[in-house]
Amino acid sequence: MTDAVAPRVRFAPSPTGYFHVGSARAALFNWFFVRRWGGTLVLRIEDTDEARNRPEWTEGIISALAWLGMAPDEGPHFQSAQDEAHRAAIEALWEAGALYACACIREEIDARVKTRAAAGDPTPGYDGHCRDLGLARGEGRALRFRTPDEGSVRVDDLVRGEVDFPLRALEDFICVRGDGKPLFALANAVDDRTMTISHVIRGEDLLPTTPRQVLLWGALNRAEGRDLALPAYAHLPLLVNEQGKKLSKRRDPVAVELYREQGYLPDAFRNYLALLGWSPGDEEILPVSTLVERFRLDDVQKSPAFFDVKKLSHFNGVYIRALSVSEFIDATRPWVDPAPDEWAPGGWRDPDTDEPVVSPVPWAPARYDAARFGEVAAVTQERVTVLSEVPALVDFLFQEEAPIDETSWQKAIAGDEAAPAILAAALAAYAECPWDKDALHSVTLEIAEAAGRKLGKAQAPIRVAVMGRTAGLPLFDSLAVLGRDETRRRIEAALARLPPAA
RNA sequence: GGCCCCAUCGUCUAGAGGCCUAGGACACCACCCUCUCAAGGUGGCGACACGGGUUCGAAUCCCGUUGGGGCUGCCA
Repeated sequence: MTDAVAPRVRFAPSPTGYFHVGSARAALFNWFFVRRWGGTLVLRIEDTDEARNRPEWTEGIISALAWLGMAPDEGPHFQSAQDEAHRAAIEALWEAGALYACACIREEIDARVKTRAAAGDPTPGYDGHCRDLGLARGEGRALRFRTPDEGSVRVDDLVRGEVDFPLRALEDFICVRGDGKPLFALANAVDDRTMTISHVIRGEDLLPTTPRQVLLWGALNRAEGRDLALPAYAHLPLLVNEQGKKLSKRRDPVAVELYREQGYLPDAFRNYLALLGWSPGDEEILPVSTLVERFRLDDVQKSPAFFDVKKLSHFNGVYIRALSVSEFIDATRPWVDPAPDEWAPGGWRDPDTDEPVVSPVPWAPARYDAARFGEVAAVTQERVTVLSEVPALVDFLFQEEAPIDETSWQKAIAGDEAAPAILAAALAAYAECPWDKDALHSVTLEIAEAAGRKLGKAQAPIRVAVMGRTAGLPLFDSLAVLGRDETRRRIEAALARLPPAA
């Protein structure tokens, strides 16, 4: 911690793809840190790589942060808008002799590395070929940083402690591209300077680049005749997949948007993310205020963490059940009754199959009845782990016919010789009995006893005939809401579908 | 290959020398509850990578080995 000065931290993603859960975790720890100690979270969009940036990715970052309740205090600032500062820094560095122009191309460098290796010199990377050639700057010539050959750079990391990087293994890295555009190492350092960033909290994958930034920072101080304090660094453990490899956009489900579509609650998602590489202590599911209160960078884990969707889902179920029924109804609306002018699932497609990840609402919008949904909301709420599971549980209420699942039909009706008799008995009994949950329960219990089986077994054919599946909402609550006429009509339809008794 | 990081149940972690016959959570298994499915309850399975030190005493400190990972781009 910088003494008595409120920290300024930045979250600095590059808009080159969907918002990654690893980025979300980095953002969260930055957010925790400033909420805990007071300070400012700056959002900086690192968009210097024009070829890979797209405006919609920036939109995605901003909306995902807002969804997770961790909107920045400042920004977004765009790195591309810092052009002037970058140019000034390049000039200063050039004047100070910290940079030199390099005319080498990749193939030449690789060839020299190969030759060197064959001669028994394992030093990798650029060999300093142009370092003392005194080449002029010019189109196509990159600018390299003159790294010292001796000694080492020490990074004092808030989570990892002191890490030493020997300079002899650090090549003269490129700061400025042949077209004059600054590269990550430079732009990042310059922006941290102009934005007076006090703490850099980011993924461990950036740890190896830190010595370059430390070197650059010192060179900039000398070139500009200033003495800006280096930010404190904190490198967070990586998020990995089942194989222990860094989460990749290509093969792992890493897009935060994907989780939102499936109906993970932002609070649950955020709570789960907090536990990846950090622990609040005895309990895991805690209000965000408690998480903030307990958060300490020193307690952050050093080893990588596996992103476990099963545990996330468990958390989500707990959060869903903790909602009041009306909160649950509100939260579920985009999945059952999407409004055209509001966020709704369905925009996300599987990159491999191009299929929507969340199926469209299975009923005609006009058939949806909010009041009816309200009546089954409480029993639905207890049964889902993600909100996108809701439609399949309540579809029988809003479909014209019972949405019969074939496997269920085979198992509970076609494959059960007592099914026709039970259905017939139910059809008769349901014509007369009072239409409420308790009456339906006792009437059906009588049918079961007459058939000589337990209620659990006897209700199955009725459930499938009316609701379509062997598993689902409690039968009698469901029938009560569906209504006598529709229930009986569906039982009749099921009976009619059965082949005539032999 | 070079540089760097990491190492407690399958997974996320608690543990900052004695409180540890290592605690919790997820997952898994069994039982209970029960109109299905869930939820819930109870119980169970299950780990300090290995080898050396240091110490009266080590999961905790040091060294080594092994294993895993990251970086090594005119991407970030």
